[in-house]
Amino acid sequence: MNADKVMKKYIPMTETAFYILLSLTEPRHGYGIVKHVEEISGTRLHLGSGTVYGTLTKMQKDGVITVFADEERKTLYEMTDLGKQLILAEIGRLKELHRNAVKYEGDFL
Amino acid sequence: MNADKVMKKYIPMTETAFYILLSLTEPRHGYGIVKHVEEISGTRLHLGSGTVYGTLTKMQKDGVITVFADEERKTLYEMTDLGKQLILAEIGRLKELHRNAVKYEGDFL
DNA sequence: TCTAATATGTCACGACGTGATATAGTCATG
DNA sequence: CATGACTATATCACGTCGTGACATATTAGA
Repeated sequence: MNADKVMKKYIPMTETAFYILLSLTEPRHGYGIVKHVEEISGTRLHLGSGTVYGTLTKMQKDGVITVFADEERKTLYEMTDLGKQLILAEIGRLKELHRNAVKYEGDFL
Repeated sequence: MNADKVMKKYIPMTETAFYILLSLTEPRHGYGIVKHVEEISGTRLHLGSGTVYGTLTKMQKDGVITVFADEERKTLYEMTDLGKQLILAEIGRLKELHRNAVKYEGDFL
């Protein structure tokens, strides 16, 4: 899948997909991602198995991530260059949301 | 609908729902929201009519917004106290995402 | 008069996250 | 050695959501 199509398909992405990608700063496997997301979200988020493995399979097909190593009972994934491009674009969108959130926050207090 | 259920149902919310709520710092009607969202998103976002009117109807049913005035060809909405509570909670979630985005951003450059 | 903008509404479609269910290996405790 | 907790992956049906197309009507300007 080409870069433009990937961007259109994945942006905006859900917080689930975002945290999965954000976990791949280093190679990780599905279950490791679940634990890592729990950690960086302050236990607020727990990803269901369907969510994690479904998303990983989809992202691999689209060239966002790739298999880093296939150990006997673990499949380690890492990000592709396209994946890095994608998450940087998503971070840009989040910054816009954050900017507007802070700007209008006072109106709701 | 009680506060707990509303929070569970609406958080996390999509950027579309977020910008619709954020537009109701003052009473607005559907079409006015579309224009306002285009403005604060730097024309990045354009909401389809199905999205806006569908979301407004749903939010009204759940007590997140209420009809402020029903002019002949415009229906103006405003936020309820529950709606304000909701968007403040969502802003809190966005701040967490933003914090993590900035924290890990460097790893993808 | 014709076109663009304003304004609302409905519907089918595809995509997504979720939780249940299933399977299986590992490891410590009693 | 058995039992339960944790690690690890996979699939499936379900409900929800945003979207864009289509429809309709009013108003303002060229």
